[in-house]
Amino acid sequence: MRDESLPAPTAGTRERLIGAMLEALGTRGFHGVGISELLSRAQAPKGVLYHHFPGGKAELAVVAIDTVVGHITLTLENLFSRHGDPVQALTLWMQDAQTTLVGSGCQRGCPLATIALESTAEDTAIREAVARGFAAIRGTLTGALVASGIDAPLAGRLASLIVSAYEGGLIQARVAGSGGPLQDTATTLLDTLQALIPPGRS
Amino acid sequence: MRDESLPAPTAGTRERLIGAMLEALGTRGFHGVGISELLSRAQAPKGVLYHHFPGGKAELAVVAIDTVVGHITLTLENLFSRHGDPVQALTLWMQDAQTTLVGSGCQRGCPLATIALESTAEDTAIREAVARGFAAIRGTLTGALVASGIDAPLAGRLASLIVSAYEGGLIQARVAGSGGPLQDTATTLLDTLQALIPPGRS
DNA sequence: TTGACAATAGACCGACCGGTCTATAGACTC
DNA sequence: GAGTCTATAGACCGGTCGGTCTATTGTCAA
Repeated sequence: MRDESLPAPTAGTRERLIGAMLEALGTRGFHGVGISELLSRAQAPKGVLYHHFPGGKAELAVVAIDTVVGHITLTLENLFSRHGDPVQALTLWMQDAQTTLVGSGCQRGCPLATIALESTAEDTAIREAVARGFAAIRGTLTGALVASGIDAPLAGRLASLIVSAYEGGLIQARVAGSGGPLQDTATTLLDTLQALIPPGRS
Repeated sequence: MRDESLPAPTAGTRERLIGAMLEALGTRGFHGVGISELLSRAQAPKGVLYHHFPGGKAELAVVAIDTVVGHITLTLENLFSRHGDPVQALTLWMQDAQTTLVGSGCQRGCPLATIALESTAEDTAIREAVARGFAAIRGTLTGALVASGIDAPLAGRLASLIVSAYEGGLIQARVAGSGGPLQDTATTLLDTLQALIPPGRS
C-alpha cells in the first residue's frame, strides 16, 4: 500500500501540502507543527498555501481530514468486498495499521485522533470534519457487519468499539514504542468479534 | 467524586498549576495552551511557575501526568476492592467517565491521550511519563482480572483492550458532541468481558 | 504580441510564544 | 533586628507564530 501522506514530489503543490499536513497530524498534531515547517516539507513558498487554502492552516487541515477519511473508508470497503468474512477483513486492516506504525518507528499514528483531541468546540470546521470522518468510518463498518448477519443495533455498537480499539491501540503503542498494545488490543477484539458472527453466512 | 483537576483556590500554588495543566491537557492539549493562560487560570504570576518547575512547561506536564495517573489507578483499585465482580467495577468506571464527559459539555476528555498523541520521541520525559502511566493502568486492570480467575496472558491483552476502548470511546464522543460512541463502546466491551469471567468466583 | 488569470515566490508584520531576570514579600532561625 | 531561604511578582527578551501583501512567472486564448 502506497504511503498516501507523502506524495511523490511530482504531485501538485496542493496535494503536497495536504500530504505534509497529514504527516504532521499523524506525528505531532495540529498545534505542534508550524506553517513554515509544513511549507518546507511540501517544498512550497508561503504564498501558495493561502492561494490554495484561503482559510489558512485550519482549512488545509479540514481538507486533509476529508482526504484521509476518504482513503480509509475506501480501503475498508475494498477489504470487505474482497473478503466475505468481515473478521478476516478487519484482521488485515489491523495488521496493516500495525505494520505502518512499526515501520515508522512508532512515530506515525492516526491523523484523525490527534486533531480530534486538540480541537475545541470553537474550531467548528475542524470538529465537524473529524466528527463526519469518524461517523463515516463507523458507517462503513456497520454496513459490513450487518451484511454478515449481525443485527443493526449491535453492528452499530460494534463499529464504535472497533474504532475505539483501533485508535486506543495506536495511542498506547506509540507511547510504548512498541506494537504490543495495538497487537493485544486487536487480537482480543477480533477474537470476541469472531464469536459474534453467525456461522455459515460466508 | 471531586473534580481533582480544578483544585479549590485555597490549594497551594503548585497544586493549582498542576490542576490548570490537567484541565488544559484534557480540553486543548499541551501545545494548544500557552503559559500565560495556564498562569491566569491558576491565578499565579510567571516567576512562580519556574520556581516550582524549573524545567518549565514540560516539567509541569510530567508532574501533571504522574498525578493524574496516580488518581486513576487509585480510583480503579478502590472500585475493584469494593466490588468483587470486576465487570461491575469497570461498568462504574466507564459510567463515571461518561458522566464527567457529558457534564463538561463533551469538552474534557482524558489528559493522557492528548499529550500522548502530541508528543514525539524527542520529548523523552513526557513520553516516558505517559508510557509509564498507561502501563500502570494496564497493570492495575490486569491484576484485577487475574484475581477474578482469568489467566494472566489473556488478562494482559484484555487490559490493553479496555484502555483502548476507554480512550477511543472518549475521542469519538468528544468530537461527536455526544456520549453515544463512548456508551456504545463501553456496553459492547463490558458484555464481551462478562462472557469471559469464570463463573462462581465472585 | 498581448491580455488575463492562476500559480509561485518570499519579504514583511504584529502578536504571542516560552523562558530569563531582578525585585520584593513572607516566614522562620539565631 | 539581622540573616536566610522560599515563594511571589511581573518586566522584559529573542524567537517564532499565523497571516498579509506585493511582485513575478507560467500558461493559454485571442
